[in-house]
Amino acid sequence: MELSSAEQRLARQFGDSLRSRRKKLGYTQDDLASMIGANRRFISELERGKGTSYLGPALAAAEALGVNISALFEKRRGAPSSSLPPA
Amino acid sequence: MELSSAEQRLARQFGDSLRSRRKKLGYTQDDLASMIGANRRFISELERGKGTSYLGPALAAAEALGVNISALFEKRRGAPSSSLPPA
DNA sequence: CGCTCCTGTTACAGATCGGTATCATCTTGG
DNA sequence: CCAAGATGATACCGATCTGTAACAGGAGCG
Repeated sequence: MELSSAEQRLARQFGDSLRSRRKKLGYTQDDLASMIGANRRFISELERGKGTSYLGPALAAAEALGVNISALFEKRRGAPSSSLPPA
Repeated sequence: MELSSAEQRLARQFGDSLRSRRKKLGYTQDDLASMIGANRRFISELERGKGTSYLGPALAAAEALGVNISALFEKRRGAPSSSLPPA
């Protein structure tokens, strides 16, 4: 997969946030990994901004750290950021 | 990949939200796909809750619909939801 | 009824993922 | 200084992903 720069940026953002939140809570990568039934390698790559990590486990990791995923799409408002509507 | 039920739940949640948001904005799957340089098939599977979709493009799709990804981890507070700290 | 748009699904193909195990590096503390 | 813990990186491997192209069905409309 060739990820676009936007995708890489978002993945890095996600990873950075995940890491700082994990550290704030005092967990190691191994801790978080076993909390969601994943391997430490997965967490390591996720935190380092790998954009091709699988979505489900990534969201599970975030949720395990107390992030409310369902709140993601709640009536927050913001202008579409990437392209303009193709139509 | 064998996804846990939590991972599947989160992926479905993500997909459902993405879809309703897309429709609200009046885009087709093709529209969204081309906005982020992905294939329509990817969007279709993502919306249907495929948890093994790639993280980067998934986040890009959300962002393209106006979701503020970086806000995900902002000082929101909530108790860790899955397991207890392994230690 | 006939047409068009939107969406789900499949086959093919090469490219890549994650689990496991292992080693190197860096930091921290006694 | 040295030991222990945490993290990054790698090889191996089968399983799986995505892009592409194609077809099928449902919805809406004149």
